Order: sequence, then structure tokens, then C-alpha cells
Amino acid sequence: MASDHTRSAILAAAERLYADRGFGDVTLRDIVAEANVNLAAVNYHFGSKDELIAELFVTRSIATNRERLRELKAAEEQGGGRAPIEVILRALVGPTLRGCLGPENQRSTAARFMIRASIESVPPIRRIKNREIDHLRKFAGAMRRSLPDRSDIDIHWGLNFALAMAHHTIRESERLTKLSEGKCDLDDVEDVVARVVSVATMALTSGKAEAKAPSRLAAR
Amino acid sequence: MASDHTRSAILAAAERLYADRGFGDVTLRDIVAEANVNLAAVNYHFGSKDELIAELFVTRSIATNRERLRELKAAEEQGGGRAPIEVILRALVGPTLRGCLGPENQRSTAARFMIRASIESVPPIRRIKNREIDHLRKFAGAMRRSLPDRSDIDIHWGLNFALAMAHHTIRESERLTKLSEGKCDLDDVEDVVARVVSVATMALTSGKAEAKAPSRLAAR
DNA sequence: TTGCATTTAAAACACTTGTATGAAACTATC
DNA sequence: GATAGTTTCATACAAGTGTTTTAAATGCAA
Repeated sequence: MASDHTRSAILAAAERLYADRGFGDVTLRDIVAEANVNLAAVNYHFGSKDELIAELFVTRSIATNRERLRELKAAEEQGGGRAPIEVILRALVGPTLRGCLGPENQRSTAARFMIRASIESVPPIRRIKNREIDHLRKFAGAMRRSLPDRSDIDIHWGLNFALAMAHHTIRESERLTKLSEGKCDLDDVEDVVARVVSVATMALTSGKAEAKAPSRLAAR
Repeated sequence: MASDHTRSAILAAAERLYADRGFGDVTLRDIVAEANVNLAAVNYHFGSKDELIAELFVTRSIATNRERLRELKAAEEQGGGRAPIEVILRALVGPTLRGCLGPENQRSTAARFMIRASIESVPPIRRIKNREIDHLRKFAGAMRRSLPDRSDIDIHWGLNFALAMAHHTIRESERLTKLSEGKCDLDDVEDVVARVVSVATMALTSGKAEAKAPSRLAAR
């Protein structure tokens, strides 16, 4: 692999095109034209179109997952094995939201690519997402340690709702902006994170086991 | 249009195949084989493949939207123009969840088709969904009337989060079941509705304007 | 340079896709 | 029962797809 020039040109061109026009109508010929390389180069370097897409997605998502786990681990170590639920939730949804929203990220190729991946759900990407369960289990475990009085059911529903709010906000960010006539500011990512964490925390702490220590809500 | 036999056979076959295998790998030839009709019949009766898909989706979603508005209108009339926020939220997410989850619905073709439509987001369906904004605006209006002290921003975030939880739960129902090892019971639709409504209500009533009348949480 | 593996190149392959065509079969009306 | 309009059918079409092939070029080591 002398220079990797062709290979990385393909990756960059593919990510750009997919980000702009979606997976549906970008062909290998579009990609190689954009990258100024030969058509056969894609199959030579990646084996198939699907493997190219998979590599693009894996690259971006392991970065996010690593950041998630880093934040989670740091929080649990600092709390002696038990992190506050808000911090856990922030570690869960923060990296994803920061990676896709925000004034600069909105225009970054990587961010737009990940939004597309979240919207269109093409087979190679779905396969990778299915392997994400082990990753999520770590968060379920941390949440259980943080809220030992809550049932497993509640924990999983809270996890589900937290991911729901984060992913849906990313995926439908355009519609939310239009619906609210620009009032909901998606460029202020930390505000979005705080809102999601706040609601998810309420979901997890309200009701049954609330008596002992009504956890402080995440900052507005 | 003598009998409509061919036309409805195509619709039924298409919905079944799309529900089972997704939009990605179902061709017109698959559909006409399943329906036992001629290939050209699809273009004759529907004009194009996209229009066939659109008709399938429109049929199902106007039913849901009508039910949503019916519940909303009934609630507002009963309350003299102001319905409790829980009831509004229930009208928003109830019909959708009931249409896609539940022990029988899970296996109904229509439900599985709508889940697919929610996951794959193919162009003709996306076009229709984009026209849904006016519909959602009616709910935003009702929510504003119900919670006059909340800012428009909060209202729209609440609306966004409610839809997020409902749609994500539908879309990722399989993963949630796997992740929770079957503990989260998605067959009990009314429990799911209650959970979503409860969390969304908290999102909309906590903090700033909570003082006056802390709304009763939706039943567990 | 010579030899060898890696990389690029052009072309064609094999196949699937949605759609269009034109004739045949059918249905209902006069 | 002939006719006009509708529906069905077999088939062809045209375009586009990812992938393969075969050969040429390139880079690197001996």
C-alpha cells in the first residue's frame, strides 16, 4: 500500500456524496468520478460497495462509542463505581448529539453523513448497528448501579427514551426547526443535551423510588 | 373499473411483501408474482411504483391521523377549548403506538408495513411525511392552549420528545426487547402509551411553570 | 536492470430494474 | 350482437447497476 492516495480519495468522496444526496442515489460511478479514480478501484480496495459504506460508518461510530465509554468510565471512577444518573445519560447522548448537531458540525461532512446514516438505514449500516447492543448494555449496567432501587424494566425504558430523544432530534432536526419556526435552537448543542438529559433523568427518577434523593436536574 | 380485483390484489401483495422484506429488495416482479397479476398491471393501475407505495402509506396514515384528530377534538370540546396536556399527548401518540405495537398488531400486515415505513424512509413516503407538519401544528396549538404559561420553545421540545419516544419505540421495538431480555413488555400497548405520555408530560410541566397545578401523571 | 508484487486502467459482463408497447380478451352499452 | 371502452397479457426496451476480467503501469527490492 504505497500511498493510500486512491483509497482515501474514495473514502472522502463517498462520504461527501452520501452526506449530500443520501445512499439511495449515489452510485459507484458517481463516487469514482468525484474522487477522480477508476471504477474498479472501489472493488479492489474495499471488496464491495457495502464494505465501503460499512467502513465509513464504522470509522465514525467507533469514535463516538469510544468517547461515550471514556466519559462513562471517568464518571464511574470518580464516583467510586457509581455515577450520578445525569452524568451517565450525558455520556450516553452527549457525544452523539455533539457529533451531529451544532453550527459547524451541521455543515461538516462527517456529521451530515452520520445524520444520513441515521435516517436511511441501509443494510450494511443496519448490520453494524445490531452489534451495538453490547455497548448499550454497559450503559444499562451503569444506570442500574446508579439507581439500584429502580427495576430493570424502568432502567431499560429510560435508556430507550434517552436514545429516542437524542436520535429523533438528530434525525428530524430539520422538521423541528421548521415546526417551531426557528424558535428551537439546534445550534446550541449543549442546550439540547441538557434538555434530553433532564427529561430522561425525570423519566428514570420520578414515581416509585423518588423518595430518598430527588436528583438535581441537569443544568438548563 | 369492473371489479377492482387486480388493483386490490396488488395493494395487498405489495403491503405484505414490503412488511416482510422492506422496500429495499422487493421489486415489481415480486409483487405481481405474489398477486398473480401481470407486470404491466402495476403501471396501468397506479402509474408508477412510487405511486403505489405512496397510496399504501397514505391509506394507513390518514387513518391514524384522523383518529388522532378525533381524540384531540373530543378532548378539547369536553374541556371547553382546553384539554389536559396528558390527554393531548395521548391523542398524539396513542393511535400511532396502538397501530404498530400490540400482540396482534405486531403480526398484522398493516402494522408491520408502517414499522417498515418508519424505518426505511423511502422517497415517496418521505414526501408524504413532509406534508405532516400542518397536522402537527394543530397539536402544538392545543398544547399551547393547555399550557399557556409555557414558552413556544418548550412546547415544541415537548412535542418533539413525545414523538421521539413513540416513533423510536416502534422502530427499535425489537432491539428494546432484546436489550431488556424480554422484560420490557411491548405487547401491553396501553402501558407503553402511559409511559410515553407520562414522561412527555413531565418534560412539559417540570421546572418554570410548574407551580400552579402539578398535573396528575398519566396512569401507570 | 531485472524480477515481482502492488496498484491502476479500460472495457465488458451479467443482471436487474421500472416502464412502454401493442395486441388480445373482456365488459357493458346501444 | 356489433361497438367502444376498459382491462389484461406477453414481451420488448432502455438504462443503470455492482462486479469481473485482463492487461498495462507503477513502485520497490535484489
